[in-house]
Amino acid sequence: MDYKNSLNLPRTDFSMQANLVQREPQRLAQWHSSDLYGQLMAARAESPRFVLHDGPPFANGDVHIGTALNKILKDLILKSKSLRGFQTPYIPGWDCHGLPIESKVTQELRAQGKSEADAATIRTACDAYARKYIDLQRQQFQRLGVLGDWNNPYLTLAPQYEADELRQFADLVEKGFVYRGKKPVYWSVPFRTALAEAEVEYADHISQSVFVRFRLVGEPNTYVVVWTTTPWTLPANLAVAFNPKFFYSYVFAQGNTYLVANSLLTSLSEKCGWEGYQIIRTAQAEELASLQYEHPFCERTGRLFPADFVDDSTGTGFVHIAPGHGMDDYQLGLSVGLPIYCPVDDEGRLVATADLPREQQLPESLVGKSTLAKAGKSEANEAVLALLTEKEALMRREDYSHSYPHCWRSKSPIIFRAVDQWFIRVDHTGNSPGALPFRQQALAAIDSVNWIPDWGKNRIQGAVQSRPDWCISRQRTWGVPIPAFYDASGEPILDAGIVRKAADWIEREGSNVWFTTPVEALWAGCRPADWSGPEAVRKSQDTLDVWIDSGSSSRAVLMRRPELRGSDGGWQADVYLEGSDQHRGWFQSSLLLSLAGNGAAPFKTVLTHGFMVDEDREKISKSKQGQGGYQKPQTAERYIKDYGCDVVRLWVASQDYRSDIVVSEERLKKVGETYRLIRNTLRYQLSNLYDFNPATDAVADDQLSGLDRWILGEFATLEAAVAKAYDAYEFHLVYQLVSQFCAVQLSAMYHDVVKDRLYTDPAGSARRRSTQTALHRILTRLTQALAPILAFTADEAWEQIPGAATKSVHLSLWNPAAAAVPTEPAWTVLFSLREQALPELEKARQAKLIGKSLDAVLHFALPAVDGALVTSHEAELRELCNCSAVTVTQAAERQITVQVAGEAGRKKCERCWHWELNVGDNPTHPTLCGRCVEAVIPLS
RNA sequence: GGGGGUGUAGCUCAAUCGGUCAGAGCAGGCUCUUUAUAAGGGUCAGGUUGUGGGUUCAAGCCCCACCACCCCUACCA
Repeated sequence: MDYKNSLNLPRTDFSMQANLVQREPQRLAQWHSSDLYGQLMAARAESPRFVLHDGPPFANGDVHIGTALNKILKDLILKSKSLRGFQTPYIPGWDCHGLPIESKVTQELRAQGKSEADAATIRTACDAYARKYIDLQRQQFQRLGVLGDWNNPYLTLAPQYEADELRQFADLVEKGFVYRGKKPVYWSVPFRTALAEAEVEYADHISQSVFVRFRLVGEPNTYVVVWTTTPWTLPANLAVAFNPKFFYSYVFAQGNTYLVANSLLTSLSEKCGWEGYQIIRTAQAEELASLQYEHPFCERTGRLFPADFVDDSTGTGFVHIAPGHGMDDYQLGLSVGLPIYCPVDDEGRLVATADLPREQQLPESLVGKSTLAKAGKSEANEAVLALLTEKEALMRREDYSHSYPHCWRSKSPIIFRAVDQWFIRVDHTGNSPGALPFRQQALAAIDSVNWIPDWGKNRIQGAVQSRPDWCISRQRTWGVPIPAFYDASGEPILDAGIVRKAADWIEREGSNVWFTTPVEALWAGCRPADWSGPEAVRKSQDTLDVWIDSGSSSRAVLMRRPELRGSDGGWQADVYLEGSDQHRGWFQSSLLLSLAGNGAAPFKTVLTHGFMVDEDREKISKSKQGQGGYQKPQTAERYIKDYGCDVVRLWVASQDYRSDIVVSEERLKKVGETYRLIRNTLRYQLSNLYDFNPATDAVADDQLSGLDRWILGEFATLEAAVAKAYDAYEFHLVYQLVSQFCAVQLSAMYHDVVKDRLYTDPAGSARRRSTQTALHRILTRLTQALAPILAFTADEAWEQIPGAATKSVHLSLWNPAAAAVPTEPAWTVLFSLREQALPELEKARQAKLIGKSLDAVLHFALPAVDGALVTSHEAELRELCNCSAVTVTQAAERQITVQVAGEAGRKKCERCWHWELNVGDNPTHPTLCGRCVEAVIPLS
């Protein structure tokens, strides 16, 4: 007779093979058609809300694996909060404006021969371009299993968003935050336009460098010597900087006295041919700071200022300062109150400006000279050099080769040039008297926010503390227009009322209306009824910095969408979660704008994650693509195609995202192994519940067998730890805890031990039902604990769990155990005995005495303390050791001996493989043990 | 150049206030099983906690210097 059919062998439709790549899209389609997100929102309609506000990715290109990590982390938080009973609305967003799209589109238009396209044409094309990639990325994000309101994302190009952004801007204008100032920008002379950083390329360039002497005021024949590679900026010279940490000396050479840094004296004397120079005396920093000099060819004097950016690698230790022509110069100029003087016009020609009295400015011979370098020379340089020679100020000129910024389109060297810009005043004291300066308010707000990791607070405070005023205008086309005008005298008109009117208009017709409508009509539409200021004759062509776009999302999204309002009516988000680069980016722009416009920080907690690095722990770079580096592109799609989304999600969960995150084939493969471990664990449990109906078969808690009570206690301990890890957003701990539990407590212990009862006990027996009750409870809750991470697999398993309360695991509520359950003392002893017995069994196995442990009988000689606890648990001890029988006797100390079961007069039962004394007692079933006979009789 | 972060077995993570904590899982070697079988069990091996100093009765943990990598920022007059 074939007794195999009488066993309760496992069965399930939950396959061992995951086939994630094929199966996940089917489940996605199912979620989509049943509107799982909508169901979830409805099911939690009365629940407290947990709002995670999405930071908008840039709408360009495929979703990068790093972007996928960010979205998956967000989804882990949302799904875990939802399981715990929160309503978790999620409105994804996209950042749509900005240079990368504009330049891409401009290139495309040029390729089509439309190089002279007007602003509206470019913007329409940019809009289409952004929307194309939003659609693409939306697909790719959804493929990640991220649930959200994908049909109603927020887009920074949406008219309503732009309008809200401008209303926020209007508030800032009204409160006096916004002012007009000058700032040096990269300027392309051939294109007559400001360049963004990304449009600048560095290339080797030979400059005409010069050593120039400035005569000191009140000190005959005494000069300070400066060095510059841009002689054409000398007309803009307003100061000289020195480093207070250096030592300087007065040096007598060739009949004059020169002030020079000691460390550069040797090289300078060689260049200038100073034979037998003499050091007269050293000069102290205080003395230097008191000096004045005469400009070599302009009728003005300048002062010397200390500055720590001055280095002594080249030059003279004194730096020529032109605040209108360099960032360092500009900062120094601002801090000591120099005008931001830039005597260069849009065409790159030297001109006089209104910043200084005309008589102090450049001589007539320089006016109109072009700074544009052709074949290494420029008119302006030549004219300045001639003038320096004439004034006997030029000490030496030499070619100097260095890396210099060039315009990426014209390939010509750019110039640094101060132009008018709009700024937000960070130290604004505001209209409310007695209020702290805005920077202080921001620092206080930062202090009240929960930053994870905690060093995030430090970092953003440092950023806010040291940041200069915020330059918010850009000379770009693809952005939100700054609704400013200019009057007949060229003075700007920026007014909150005007901005609000423009916002209303833009909300109706989109921001292209600003570019397509003639200034007269615009002015007529935006001019407030009670306007008494100057009349506009020209409109602003500037756009807002894109950080104003995304930074306005608290106004345009959090305050705008009712579904994101907190249970208490508040609009602040519970969590923002982005890469740590956003401390200077979105976190800061959001904070500053929300604080200035809405009066509070937009977030309660800010989480940050690190960056993606490759197996060498180096950043994933495009240059490594192909050429012996990465074989495949680093897009999310490529990893999803190779491993399936749940493996990628598990990978995200597996690492401590607070520092760098390693992405490599090896790592993914390892995580794939863990995935299979977990999947097989779930599969084992499901396959042993095929005949279990929790409603009718479940065993009451006090009727559960000791082993089952033990594993439920272990599981409660796990559950408490997992819940704590989720609450702390420490998903890598969830990964470690769950995978180790599956491997150690379940696979190696409980599942292995319990096979015997599940397979061989009568199907409806109390002991088998007890174990099924435990398995069912563990399976249900383990599946829930995994659901945030293995979004697809957990849902697949959930469908197969008998009596599952909801259709999808994501709709279910998880009430994890609150605390760890201590193990009963007897079981502690039983496990320590098992731990000692297993190596003994292994010895017997190595000696070829036994194969499996069921082939053995174990004899335990135990001290009284152990014995007392074990005596009533001999059956459990036998199960734990998976042997055929145990004996327990008294002894002074523990001793465990292994006996081959056959030698103990036992025979192997054909059905359960135990070696028993009563095999063959029943003549009908001569190869079975007594227990199996009992199990078989009702079947026959 | 400046600011922030990270560095513990091949991999991913632990180690409460400095005090039997150098630990787990996986991977790897050996092996058993064929009643989870493209599964499962047992068992063995592995680290001078990035390097070099210092403080302390005691340091993976605190201090200093250095190295590597990551993020931000600035600059090359």
